[in-house]
Amino acid sequence: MLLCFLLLNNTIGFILGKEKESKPTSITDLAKQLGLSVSGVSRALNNDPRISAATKQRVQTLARQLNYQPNHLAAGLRKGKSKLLGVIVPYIDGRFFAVVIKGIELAASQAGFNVIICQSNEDVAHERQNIETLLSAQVEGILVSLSRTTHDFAHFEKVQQRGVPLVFFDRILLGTEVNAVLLDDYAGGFLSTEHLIEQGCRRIGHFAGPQHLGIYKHRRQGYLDALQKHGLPVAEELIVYCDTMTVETGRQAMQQLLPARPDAIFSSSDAAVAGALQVLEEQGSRVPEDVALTGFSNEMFTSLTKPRLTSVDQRCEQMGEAAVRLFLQLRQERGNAPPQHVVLEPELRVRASSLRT
Amino acid sequence: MLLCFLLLNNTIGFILGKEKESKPTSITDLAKQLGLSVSGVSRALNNDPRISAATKQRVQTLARQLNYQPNHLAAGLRKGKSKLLGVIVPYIDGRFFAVVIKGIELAASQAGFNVIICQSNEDVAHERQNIETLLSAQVEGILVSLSRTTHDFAHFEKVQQRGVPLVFFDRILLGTEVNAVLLDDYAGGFLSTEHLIEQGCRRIGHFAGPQHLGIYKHRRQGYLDALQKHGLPVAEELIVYCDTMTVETGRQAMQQLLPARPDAIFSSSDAAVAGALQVLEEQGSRVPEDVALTGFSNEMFTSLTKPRLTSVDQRCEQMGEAAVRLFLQLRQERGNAPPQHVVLEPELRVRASSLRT
DNA sequence: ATTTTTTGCTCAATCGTTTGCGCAATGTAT
DNA sequence: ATACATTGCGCAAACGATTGAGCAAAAAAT
Repeated sequence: MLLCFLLLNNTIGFILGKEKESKPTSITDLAKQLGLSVSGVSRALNNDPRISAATKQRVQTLARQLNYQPNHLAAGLRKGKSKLLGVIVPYIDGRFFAVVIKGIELAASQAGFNVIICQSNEDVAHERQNIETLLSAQVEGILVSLSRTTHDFAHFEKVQQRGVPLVFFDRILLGTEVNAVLLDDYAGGFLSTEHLIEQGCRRIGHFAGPQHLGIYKHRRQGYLDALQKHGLPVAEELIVYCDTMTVETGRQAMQQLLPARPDAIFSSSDAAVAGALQVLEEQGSRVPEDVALTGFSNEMFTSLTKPRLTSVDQRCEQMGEAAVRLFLQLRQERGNAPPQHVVLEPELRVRASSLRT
Repeated sequence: MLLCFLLLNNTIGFILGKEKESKPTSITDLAKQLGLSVSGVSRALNNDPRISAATKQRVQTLARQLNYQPNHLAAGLRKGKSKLLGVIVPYIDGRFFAVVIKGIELAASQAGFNVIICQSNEDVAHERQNIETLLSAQVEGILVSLSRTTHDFAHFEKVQQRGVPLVFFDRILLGTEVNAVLLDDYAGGFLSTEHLIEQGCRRIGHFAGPQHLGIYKHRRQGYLDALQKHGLPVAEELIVYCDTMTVETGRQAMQQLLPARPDAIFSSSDAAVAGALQVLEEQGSRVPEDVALTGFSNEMFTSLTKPRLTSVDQRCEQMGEAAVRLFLQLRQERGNAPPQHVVLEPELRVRASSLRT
């Protein structure tokens, strides 16, 4: 008995030794060992009604024993379905995109999809390259948030010609009819500004982002409309346009705004408002008593500054989920049905930086 | 001539119409239109020396015209190389892993690899599932940072049996011989503690993380050795062991430590030290005069608190790159060569929270 | 002019799965 | 006992690319 075991062991060792890399067990191996045909095994594994329950049992048992893993490449090739989902983001660090991707990965894996991540690094050339890569990888859909330098749509048309569902999220090109998941940035700007007005602020400044991106344009419009609704004048000297929105540009914007003597600032970005906070502090101004502040994105650090920063939560994780859901829906519809927008409502998180009462 | 064109056009339109989904052009299509064999086209595209320059030209021109994209699934199946790289992280939001992934994606895409991201959500069951998924997707390698609940190694052995290179980063199981990229956490703890001693602190507390994870164990050891080197006693009442490291647990840990009257704290986490800062402030203690603080990870918000937090930078992006490099190297070596560790040196970023001079 | 070499390409098998069609064997109705 | 479904499975052709072996024609050597 012991001898037998040793021999067996030896044989296995020999086989493994010969094949060197111990090829993973394929459906063919199962078929041979069970005396079945490959197709029978395939059907058994896919729970085809034409296969008897007994056989299914046998197959599944052996599959587990031999540690069989289906080869997605082969199945994908045959079925024309790779079960891969491509995602393109400008960058992956930074809370917003990271959390959106978290949401995407969660929803996608529940639907049996794997997620391939690409970064455009805010560069349209990279973005084009990403598209090629993803198409070559035979992804079944592409979820993309545009790079800041993307002004034309050409590279996305290839995607649509291929019949690959395309879903944009957060960043979208104005004037294009596409499927997209968006935050109601207008509402975010409006809510935020109205809140400041309710706190008694009258000279409310605004840090605006690049206006060819819908998100920044809409935030600004929400700001303007809130002012108007409450009968406050719009003063262009109270608006600073920033190219990028970092702590540093926030500092600069605040410096630039000081002479106009604002009593509040609604910033399109948390990083920028954090910069403003630093400048105000160095200046000896009190927040929120002299200047109230609100930001956008509800970054983690908004709870860690002093005072804590009021901000607009963007529902990042829901955005990821929603994008995946929209993709799954488009896949069903096979390209008929007009483009649609899913709009998520933002939530104002009020903290000390804007509370005067 | 014009008629001919129209007819041709019509025919194409008809074909496309019939096939409904306008199948992407394959290598076979190219072959047919050029009157070549499939293999010839394949070799031309792969720049095989046996094909004449003239033919290569013809092929490549038509390929561009028809917007041909090679099918990675098919090529992968045949060659046994998917050009896919799997990554498993506990979670993707949070600066550290996000930046590491940025590094991974950068390095991987330069080597022609696509990256598939999975999250274990700090759950070993998920982690096992992730492994299955990635193996099914035929990834050529797996980069993984362990979930906090992973205590055994069984699911990774399958990976190695398959001959799939496995590289761990940052989080590693103690007492296992594996390939890994690590931060020198010991040095981080040592540097940080020594810095506090140099600032004149004598009763230095420590927020320690789960000790079965190497990173936290090593940070603690660095802390202990620095104390010893400078002749300071080790007081167990100055060490708080935390299960998770969040702002909230940091608050609790600080509360717990107050009676011991520390004059400094070296925290294994930035989030936790931010919590400590809040408690101290509420307490009326001054930072750094009464209690100096240092954290770990150099999170973005460390520059935004008041005072700004001293922290240890983990070289996240380099870690991602290094992990990919190690994977590429292992792939060459085909499994011979003993497991190796790549160790990155941390850098102490000194800020106001620990500067008494 | 014949043999040898080189050049440039084709043939056919292969990777692991899926799937339309067909064909026995068994069970049911007549 | 014959005809007709039904059940359970096998055969073989795909999917799109790669690759070793082979083969004809042109070029070079003898």
